[in-house]
Amino acid sequence: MPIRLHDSLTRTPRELKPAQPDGIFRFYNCGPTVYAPAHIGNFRTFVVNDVIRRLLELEFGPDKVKHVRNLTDVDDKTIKRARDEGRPLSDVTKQWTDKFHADCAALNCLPPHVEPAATTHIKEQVDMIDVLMQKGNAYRAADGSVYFKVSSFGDYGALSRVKERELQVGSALKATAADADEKEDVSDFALWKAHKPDDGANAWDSPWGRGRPGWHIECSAMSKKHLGDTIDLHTGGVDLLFPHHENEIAQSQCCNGTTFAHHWYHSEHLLVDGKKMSKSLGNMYPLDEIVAKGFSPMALRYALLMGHPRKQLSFTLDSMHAAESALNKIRGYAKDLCKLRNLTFEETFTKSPTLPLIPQVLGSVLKDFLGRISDDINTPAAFGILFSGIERNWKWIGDHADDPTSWVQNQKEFQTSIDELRLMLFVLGLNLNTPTTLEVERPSAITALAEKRWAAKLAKDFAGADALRKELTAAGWSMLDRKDGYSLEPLKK
RNA sequence: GGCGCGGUCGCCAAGUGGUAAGGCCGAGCUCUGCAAAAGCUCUAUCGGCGGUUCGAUUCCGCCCCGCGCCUCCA
Repeated sequence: MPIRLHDSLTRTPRELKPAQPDGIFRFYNCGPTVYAPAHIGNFRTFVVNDVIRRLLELEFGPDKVKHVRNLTDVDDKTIKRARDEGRPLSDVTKQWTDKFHADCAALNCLPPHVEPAATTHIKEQVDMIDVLMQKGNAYRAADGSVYFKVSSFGDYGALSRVKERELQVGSALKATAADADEKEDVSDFALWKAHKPDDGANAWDSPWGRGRPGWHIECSAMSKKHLGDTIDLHTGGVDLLFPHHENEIAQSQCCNGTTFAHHWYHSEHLLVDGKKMSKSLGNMYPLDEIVAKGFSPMALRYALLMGHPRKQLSFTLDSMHAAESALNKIRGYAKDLCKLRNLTFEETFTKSPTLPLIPQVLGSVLKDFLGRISDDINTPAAFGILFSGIERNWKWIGDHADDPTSWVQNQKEFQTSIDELRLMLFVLGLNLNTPTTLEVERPSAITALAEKRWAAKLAKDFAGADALRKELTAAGWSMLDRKDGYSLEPLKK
């Protein structure tokens, strides 16, 4: 099913397809700056991009998609962090790169095929700057920094529709006045930053003296190296649209003399308490904080996909509760299907399906689902289809509970439902068979209380049992009875 | 000031020129020592005012409110 995706440049939905004759779809996604844990807003973008990646694999084949996502491991923030903590830059970036990888894995994001880092692509960046200098698109300032000359690129501003930055912003630009002193024009941006004392040991040699690359050039250089001069899709969060992506276009097209990206896609922000996350508001949640409140990473993934990726999404703890419950509903359905087919849930849903597995004959639910999600990644609409399908099938199952003969007759249909569900979950990247709660150490006192209550219950001392359950609740634990035993879990906050 | 997005049930959130998916929560029912879990059932006329139309939540205009970008930022 063709994938249509909104293109930020033409501001219209366009079909995705590989432009090169080799049929490889070239996909570049701006990655994180590794100086601190990524927050859930960052992960919204990465999760959405992961869904795009999965859809691309489904459409073109797993070996026909090349997904590159960079790591920004040298910039003001990473350097400051290293300086503040008195350790080498690479130490800091290694720590947070590892953390980022662990979080992505917990969120079931497929790793990109290439994950280039800025510091290991200095030469590529210098080479590009060199070409820009030769072509007259860049100039060296008195302090040794090199700037891109925005006025040399006539198409500048096509993406953001900002004809050159508005000069009347006043306050905002005054803040960077010190930097602007060296530039010929406030709109110009740094390609190479001359070494400053604050940079410490983090400097590389270049034809223009020691220094470090500017932020924008890294993506242009790494994209060129790993995907070539022209790529099929370039993505990132909306805040990168200007100036980052605008600058990338300017650098790459001036350097390479050809179209940089055929398609641009930007996902919107996650809002917490109605506002964008920021340090000053103190509403930047890393994954760990969500997990510490008792929620599963998979529920976070679900919550991040609850809204249309190109619309701001309000995030609250309520949405985590909703996500956890919704996920549970899907899980219950999956388990019922497995029972009907006499399969074990763990084996059937443990792994994401291996592509290609798309059934030749699509069921109507899967067809509708793929139709919605392939139409500009409409995840909320896709969830709607998914749940409507579940409800229909579940009702059928309920209506035929007393009719085992019908089960035997419908084995094929059950299997289709399982296959459909597995494929939908693959696209969404939802793995049902992950821990639903945090692995918390259970204090022995709590275990003792629970055992005591269970004994009281078996002895039909219901008053005593109820009192003991109240004690457990007060201690922050939830004890639920089943026929053959009980479950004991920490309450979610 | 420039550019852009949005206001749909208590919360989150799709969608359509002909009277509104889904999830969560809530209520009722079934089940059940209780509670829970689970399943079933039920719950909206789409920010305001005009206009176009046989008919608008969906198109146009104005207004009100909210958010984002323009500075490092997913």
